Amino acid sequence: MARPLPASISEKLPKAAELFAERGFEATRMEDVVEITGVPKATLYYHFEGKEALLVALLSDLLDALAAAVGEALDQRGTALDRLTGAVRAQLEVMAAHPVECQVLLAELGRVGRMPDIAAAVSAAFHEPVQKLLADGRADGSLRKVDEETAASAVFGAVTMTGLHSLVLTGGIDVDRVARTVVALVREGLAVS
Amino acid sequence: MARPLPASISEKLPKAAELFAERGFEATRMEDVVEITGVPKATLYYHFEGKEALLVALLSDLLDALAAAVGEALDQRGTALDRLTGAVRAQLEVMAAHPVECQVLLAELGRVGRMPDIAAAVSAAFHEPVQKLLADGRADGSLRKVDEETAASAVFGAVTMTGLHSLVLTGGIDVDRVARTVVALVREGLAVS
Amino acid sequence: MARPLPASISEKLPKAAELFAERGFEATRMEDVVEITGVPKATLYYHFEGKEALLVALLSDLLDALAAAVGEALDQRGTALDRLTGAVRAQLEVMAAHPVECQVLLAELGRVGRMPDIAAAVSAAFHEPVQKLLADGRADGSLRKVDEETAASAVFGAVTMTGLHSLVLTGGIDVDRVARTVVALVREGLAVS
Amino acid sequence: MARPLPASISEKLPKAAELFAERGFEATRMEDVVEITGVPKATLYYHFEGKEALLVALLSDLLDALAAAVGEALDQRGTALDRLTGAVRAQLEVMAAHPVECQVLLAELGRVGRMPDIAAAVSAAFHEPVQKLLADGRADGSLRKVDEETAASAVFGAVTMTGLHSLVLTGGIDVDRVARTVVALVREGLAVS
DNA sequence: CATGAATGAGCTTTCATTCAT
DNA sequence: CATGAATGAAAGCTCATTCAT
Repeated sequence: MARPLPASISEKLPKAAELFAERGFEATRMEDVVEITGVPKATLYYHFEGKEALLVALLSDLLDALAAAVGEALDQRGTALDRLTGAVRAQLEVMAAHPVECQVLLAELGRVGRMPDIAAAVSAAFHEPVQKLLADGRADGSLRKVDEETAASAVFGAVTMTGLHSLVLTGGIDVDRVARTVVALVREGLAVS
Repeated sequence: MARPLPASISEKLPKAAELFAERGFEATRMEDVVEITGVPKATLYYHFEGKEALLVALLSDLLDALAAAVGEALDQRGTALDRLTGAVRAQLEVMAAHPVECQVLLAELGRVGRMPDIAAAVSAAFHEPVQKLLADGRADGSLRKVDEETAASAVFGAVTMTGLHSLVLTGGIDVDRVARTVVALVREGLAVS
Repeated sequence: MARPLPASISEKLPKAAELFAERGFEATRMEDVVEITGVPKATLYYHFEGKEALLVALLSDLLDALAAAVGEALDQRGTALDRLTGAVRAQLEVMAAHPVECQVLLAELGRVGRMPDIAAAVSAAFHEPVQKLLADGRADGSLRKVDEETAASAVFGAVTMTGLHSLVLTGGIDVDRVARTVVALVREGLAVS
Repeated sequence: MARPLPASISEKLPKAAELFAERGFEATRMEDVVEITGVPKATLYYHFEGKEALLVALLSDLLDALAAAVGEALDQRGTALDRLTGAVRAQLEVMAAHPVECQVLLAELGRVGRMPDIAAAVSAAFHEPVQKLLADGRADGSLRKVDEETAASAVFGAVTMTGLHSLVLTGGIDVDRVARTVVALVREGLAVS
């Protein structure tokens, strides 16, 4: 953990992520990771506490990126509504940039929920900022008054499920296309007028 | 396969679902299922092809209920918008009625995606009807023109994630409370005016 | 055991023998026997004490036939040498008539050796008569003086291995062809003059 | 596979062979092998692909020894008849030196027949050389003209069954005693003059 | 530091057998 | 008598993890 991870290893983690995405985390054996990365098993154990630490490293990278992207969107000027739009796009962009890691995160939702650090990081990277944004929006008059916690989850779900759907079906995310629909939904809903 | 599942066993499946929800499907040992249900291991294997068949049975029940509830919502009179609202509520009601199974479904998203029958059932129970509804709404003028596939995923994500969130934090779902927010989002969005 | 075996079942035993021959006795599951014979599992257990009793029934039939054929050969007139020749042919004829059961007997030699009744029956059907014949032959001057026990085993081995070889390679036994070689070996050996 | 087998393990294989000989290969549990050898189960599986690989290793050793001994007998000078005699003795000597492995080979004849590599090795170690010898003998005038394939099987059967018989009854092989009878049979047959 | 070799601790699954009808 | 349903009792195999070098 506190041990610095050599680039020769960290750069091969995405290979492992592919395995996790394809067959699932549990169904991926350490041996498979050894095979795909070329890093000897005992070396992996020298650098990671166990198999789950691999997942943590993987997801941490993703969540760092997400936190950064969402954070940047929030730092923009504009109404809360505009910044919310930005946050939604930001999440989609991160998903597009880290498709495999995202798939793993969502595919292993149950396990993620049982990993306090990761669960907290997800919350800190998206839910909390968005909740804050919803509060801000109420203040600046750009957003309706809603149950912020529930609404943040709804936005999170809308973004992630559309992203995942696109990922699974097309293998990637056309951010503009997906964002158009999700942003429209989040801003104006589906009802006419 | 074609063997009818005795009620004495099927009625104990929810107990197994609890285990899957608590510790994850992979982390639940057949032995644990034996312990909690009281059904001998060999008897379980007499009725189910393997451990995953337990999951299939569990989720099939859930998805049957979901398909029925959504189907009923769709059969109502009213605009597509109203029926969409009904479908959203229906899904939340099913989640409230089958909290454990729902948690399992979402916690094991990856595995579900690798189970063609279940994946198809999810699609048939929710995505497809909602997509059809979105098309109907465009026709009857009650819904905006959107990319139906993406929008259906967004709605699905919004509902399931809020439901899951509520389930995990409060242990249950207050359908009215959650529906209010989700329906509002889906209908009018979050932007003011 | 003492229960009379219905013809409807006994006539299907050879089907089971085929399975034993193809995949081995241990590798054949009761379920497989059920499948190939069409006799329900519990019915098999009603008529046989267990799986091994099936094998006993099978091999008993074979050994009865062998004892009868060898016995008949021994009852003929002629020198011990001629009768030995007849016994060799008799064994080959029984092998040709019961190819599958013979394969099973030889394939499961180890198990047969651990089944006292069957081992005794093999001895009684072939070894003992042949030993007696060898003694007779010494008396009537048609056979050399040899260690009868060893020689009887040698003859048994020569006959069974050639029969088995033929069975495995050609699927059957051309008794005349095989007998010619084996009888020649047993009578005059391989050395010239 | 390509992993070299440590002497600490290979030297304990004969212990396992004893088990296989006593109770049969199928009836011997991996756990039994662990108990008698003291090698942990997972270590066995680290070195052997499965239970059957143990048998292969065991029999391969035996067949290597047999091939070497028979090969040496064939390399001797002398008529084909003399060399055939030598080959018969060689096989008996190998059986005497590896009594347990031999018993296993013959007890598991069926399984051996279903193991292509081992079946081929048996053929290469004994049948093929002997067949060649029979052809040579016809050329050098020391052996009769016979169906070589059948005769080779007959010789193999005569030797192995006498050896096995001796092994089972006396627990060992008195090579001289047994060879005397078998060689006499193979050379001059049993008929008087 | 890095790693090949070794292993503890289980797990799913199988199957011969039994019993209630 | 015959049998569909149920089960006790393993067994083979796997895999994350450790350790000696």
